[in-house]
Amino acid sequence: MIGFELLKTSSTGNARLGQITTANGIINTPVFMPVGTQATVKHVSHKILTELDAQIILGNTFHLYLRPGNKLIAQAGGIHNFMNWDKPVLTDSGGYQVYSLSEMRKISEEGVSFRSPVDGSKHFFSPEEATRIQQDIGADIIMAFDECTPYPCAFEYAEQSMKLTHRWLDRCMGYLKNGSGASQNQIFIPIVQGSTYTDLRKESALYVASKECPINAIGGLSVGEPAPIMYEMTENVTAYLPENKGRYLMGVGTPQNILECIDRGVDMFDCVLPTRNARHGHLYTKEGVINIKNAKWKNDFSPIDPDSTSDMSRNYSKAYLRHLFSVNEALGYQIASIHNLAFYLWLTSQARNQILQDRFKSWKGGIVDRLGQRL
RNA sequence: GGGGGUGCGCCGGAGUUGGAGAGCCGGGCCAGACUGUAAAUCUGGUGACUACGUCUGAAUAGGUUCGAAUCCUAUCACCCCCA
Repeated sequence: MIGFELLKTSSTGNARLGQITTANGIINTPVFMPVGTQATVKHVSHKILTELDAQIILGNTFHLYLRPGNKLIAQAGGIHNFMNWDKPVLTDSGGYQVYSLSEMRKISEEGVSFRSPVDGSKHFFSPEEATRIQQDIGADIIMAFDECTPYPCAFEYAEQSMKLTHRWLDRCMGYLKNGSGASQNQIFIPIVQGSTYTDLRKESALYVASKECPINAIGGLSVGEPAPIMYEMTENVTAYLPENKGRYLMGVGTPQNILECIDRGVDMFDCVLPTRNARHGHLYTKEGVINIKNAKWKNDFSPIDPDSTSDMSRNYSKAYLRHLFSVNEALGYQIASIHNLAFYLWLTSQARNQILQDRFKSWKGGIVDRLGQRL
C-alpha cells in the first residue's frame, strides 16, 4: 500500500523510524535524498548511488521542463526509464525556483511567470501546470507548487505568501482529483510555509495537516536563517503535523542540521550541500569539514578518509585528490561527490540503527560534538 | 663581429610619447562562502613593514631636470636582421 508507515518512536526526543512505500520500492526513514536536479546526481553514476545505498533521488520539475522537456520524458516512458534508475524518485515542483530565481520571475494569484535562465524565454507555472508536468515526468513522489519565501521576510509578506501557497495547494489537489488518473501511483506532498513566524507556521501546519496526505513537508527554511531559528520552526511545525504521517524538511542541510531535525521528528531530508560542496573541495568527515584545496594537504599521502564507506576515499590520498582539484580533473569532482554522499548516507543509516536500538539521542549528542561547530 | 629593437611586481597581456602607480585585464597561487542546484560557481587577498598608515618600487649603475617608467650614458639580459 503506497504511503507512509510509522514503525517506532524514540523514548527520549522525537526521532522516529518509518517506511515509505512507493510504486518503485520501499524507503526506510529517516532518509537523506541526494539531489539530482537535471536527472543526474552530478558526477555520480547510478551504479555507485546504488552501492552507497541511496534509496531515492530528487529531480527538479522546472529544470526538467526546460530541458529536456516533460513531454520528452513522458515519451521515454517516464523519468525512471529515461534515466535508467529503477528506485524511487521525488520531483520538486519549481517552488524553490520562485525563491532562487527571484530576479527573473513574477508572482500573481494565478501562478508564477519565469524567465528561463537558459535562454531568457517566458514560462508560466500555475499550480495545475506544475502538477501536470510532474505527472508527465512520473516521479514516485511529487510536491505541491508553493512559494519558498526568503529570509528575512516581513510578517505581512510571509502571511500573504503563506495564504497564497495554501490556495495553490487546494488547486494542486483539485487538479489531481479531477485529473487523468495518471497520479494514482504518485504520493503528493503539501508544503508548510510561514517563514520564521510561529503563529504562521502553526496556522500553515494545521492547514496542511487537514489535507490528510501521507507525507507533509516543511518548506521555506534553510534559506539563510540561523540554525536555532530553523530548529525552532521545525519543532513548532512538527508539533502540529500528525504523528502517523511522514515529515519532509526540504533543503536541509548540514550533517548537524539533519541530526538535530531527526531528533525533532523529521523523516526525510534533501540537500545540495554534499554534492555542491564536494565540487568546491569541501569534504565532510567524522572529524569535521576539510577543504581539500588547502595547501596543507599538498604533501599528505594519507587516505582521504580511512573510515569512509566509499572505497575511493579509503584508497586515494589527500595529496592526489588535491592535485585533481588543482588541475580541474573530473575524477576529483567524482571522488569528492561520492565521498560526501557516502558520509551523508552512512550518517542517516547510523541514525536509523540508533533509533532502532533507542539510543539515538545520546549517540547524536556525541557525534554532533565531534562534527564540530563548522558543521 | 655589425645593425636594430625590447626590458616593472609569481606568469602573460594592455597601457604609459617628462607631471609617478604598489595601478588595469587575464592566469597562477592563498583563503573564504555555499542548505527543496542559473553553482566544476561566486567573493576576497596576493611588494615590505612597527599595518585604517608608512616605506621601497618600472633590468642594473650613473646623469640631465623643479619633476624620470618616459630623455642621455654605460653595463646586463632577451628578441630580430646582417656576417
